[in-house]
Amino acid sequence: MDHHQDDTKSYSQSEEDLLELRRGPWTVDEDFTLINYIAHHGEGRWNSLARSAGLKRTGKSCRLRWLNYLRPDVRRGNITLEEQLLILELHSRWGNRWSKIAQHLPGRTDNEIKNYWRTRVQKHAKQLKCDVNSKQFKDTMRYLWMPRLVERIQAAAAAAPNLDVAVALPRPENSSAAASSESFGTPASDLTDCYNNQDCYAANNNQFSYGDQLSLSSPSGYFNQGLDFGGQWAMDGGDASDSLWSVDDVWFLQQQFNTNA
DNA sequence: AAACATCGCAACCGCAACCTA
DNA sequence: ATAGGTTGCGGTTGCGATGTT
Repeated sequence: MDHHQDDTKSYSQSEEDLLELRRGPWTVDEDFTLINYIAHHGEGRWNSLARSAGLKRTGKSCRLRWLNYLRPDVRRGNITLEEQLLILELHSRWGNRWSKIAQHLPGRTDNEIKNYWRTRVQKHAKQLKCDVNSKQFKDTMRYLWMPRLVERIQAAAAAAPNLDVAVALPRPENSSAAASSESFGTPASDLTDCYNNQDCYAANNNQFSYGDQLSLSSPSGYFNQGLDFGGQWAMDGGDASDSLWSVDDVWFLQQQFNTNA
């Protein structure tokens, strides 16, 4: 991390008012100014950058705009099935460590992942009338939602065998390559390196299956018979999460509840 | 058509960790 | 050692878009 403070200064609220610092949505002109300045001078030293570039914004605002929106390698839009699976897996492991999770989804920002979790996952918890942190909901995610995602990814791969469909799964935490972009879009021939995580999944020749723990206990095989996904789970990357839920989830939750009661 | 409700996301805020003079 | 500043993180909010009544 390159910290500099030779030309930095923070502003009090009154100073901000005096300088008429802008807040709220960025304009096209502001975006252009920021992109142009960073192209010539690089990023970092955000407070001085904001002033040097002539932007009436806080350094913090500039940094956020750049990292979450303007950066050329930022990926925006539909979260793919593979990304959803990865988010669920990593969140089950690390909780709300959005930045850490984002490191494993190249181009995705912590903000986007956080928003995905809040708008999609928590919404489903609400619909199922259970707490997102409850054991029941976590079990439902692990034994229903995630297996379904895997199956849908498999199906998508089978439907479009010419496309390389790779599920990027996390390596053990101490892996030095954990955050590298190589874990996405990896050619099928080079997949095995992504699947050596014993507590997670196993894969051979582009086939996915849960590890022992999950494959032995997952009830998804029962549920998935006759499930209708409405043909909307190809590679369109649409709101794939919504169709993962059905009356079976309620049934599963009830079983969980009865078991734990 | 209009009023109201809900959703999704960009941006903000407070705080803690970190850096350096 | 520490004070003053920056950066990064997670939680929260505001608002336009969209859906519903």
